Amino acid sequence: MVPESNESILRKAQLFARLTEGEMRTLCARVSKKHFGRGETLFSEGDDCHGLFVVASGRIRIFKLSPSGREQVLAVEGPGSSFAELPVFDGGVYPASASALEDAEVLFISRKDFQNYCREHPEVGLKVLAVVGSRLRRLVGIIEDLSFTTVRQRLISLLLRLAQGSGTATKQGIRLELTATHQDLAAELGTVRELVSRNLSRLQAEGLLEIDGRTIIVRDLPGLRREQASQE
Amino acid sequence: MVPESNESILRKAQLFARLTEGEMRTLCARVSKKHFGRGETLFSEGDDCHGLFVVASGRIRIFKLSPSGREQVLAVEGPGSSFAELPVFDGGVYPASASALEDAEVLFISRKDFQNYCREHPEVGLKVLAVVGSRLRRLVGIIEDLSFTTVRQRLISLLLRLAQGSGTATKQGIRLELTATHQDLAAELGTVRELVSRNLSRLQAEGLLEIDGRTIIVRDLPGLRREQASQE
DNA sequence: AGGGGCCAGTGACTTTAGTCACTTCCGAAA
DNA sequence: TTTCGGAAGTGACTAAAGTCACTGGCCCCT
Repeated sequence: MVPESNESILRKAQLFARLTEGEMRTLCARVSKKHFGRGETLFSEGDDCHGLFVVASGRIRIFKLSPSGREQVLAVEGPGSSFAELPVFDGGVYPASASALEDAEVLFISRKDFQNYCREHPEVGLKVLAVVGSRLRRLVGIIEDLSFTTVRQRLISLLLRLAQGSGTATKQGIRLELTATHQDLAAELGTVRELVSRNLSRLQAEGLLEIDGRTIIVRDLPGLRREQASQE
Repeated sequence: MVPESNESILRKAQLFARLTEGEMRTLCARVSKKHFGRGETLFSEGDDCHGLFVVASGRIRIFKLSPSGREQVLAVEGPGSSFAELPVFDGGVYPASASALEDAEVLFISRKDFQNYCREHPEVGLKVLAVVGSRLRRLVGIIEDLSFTTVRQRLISLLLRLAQGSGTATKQGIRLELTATHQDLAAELGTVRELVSRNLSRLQAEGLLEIDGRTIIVRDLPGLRREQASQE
């Protein structure tokens, strides 16, 4: 793996893509790189907010943890995405926890540095608004799903998204390789492991999928689409 | 009802509280006041975003509507609150619908005017961030509730909030007057009318509440608090 | 006084979700 | 190769959520 410079990482981030050379240099000076192993926690809900993160490599999961140990994923951020922008501004604690889905490197900018930076560069502030805007839309989407749809429908949506993203077309259908455990999927869907397992089995029994370990072949894409559409 | 000047309304809004006289004047020049009757729709999910609203009087409900007609309330904004800030920046459509819970007056600022205004007055941009921040926290709270708690627990939380807000202490307990219908409460809780009705009855049967039409007396506050706390 | 509309209450179900307890599978480490 | 632990599959339940259909109350209107 070629080590990437902090600068080129920041360039890829929406937030900082448009800075001039000079601006970038002063920003880089204030950034530190941190490494987190798979499963490691970056911060927990309720922690004081120390600053903002930008993902360099790997994926970070933002989630809520219930007292009984259930998890609800709010977002999964990959390279170029920033997160925890908000507590930087409103001064509160982190509203959720973050952990590394896989080995990950992240850049960290302290709260104070970032605030100063925003004052000096108002366009960055507007960028933050745009980023936060899309985050807000995503949260509204999660609420919509939780409130209006069943686990089955959410699972189908997730599979369709995966098929779209990392699926490869074969003559039997779209083939996709799960990297996550059922536990992880359950956390994304806001349910428990068993229901993921059972619903997958059922989809297979109905001929919509074919499952072989962590490999899933989508046999009946239109069928799945149809069900997803009929969210009444 | 004494008609209030646009200026004094804007002064009460978090977003604009700190403007100078002159700034306020140029802003006021760009604001128009609109009236909406009870139940009237301000905008619907998917509409193009034309601008930002600030509530002058009355309450506005922001909600999602499911294909089958179920509603999920995302926020209720009262005097001084702004809403629909976000689409102004990211250029997208409204992610949810808004309607007046009661007769209401709102100030409207067109998207273009507000963007220009933000460019000229960067502090307003930062204020927007703070407002959006608290909105984000609220949404995360809704997700948490939907994902981890039962209708019963959510109802109890809602009652406790109401008791805190508009309740009056009597010797029998805290008395509160519902202004909303069960339908409305259901929309806030993300469920259906019948479950609100049944859960209220059950709470009464258990001696925690006493219900007489739209008047509710909280008989056992500690009891309710205990249940709310035990969200496992 | 007699409708008509909206709201609330409720019985009887069906469907989904979630829980518990176990078994089985599989891969990495000893 | 054995063994050990995490992951997955499943049967059998319980509990919660949601649906349907109907009743009765209340208020407003004419």
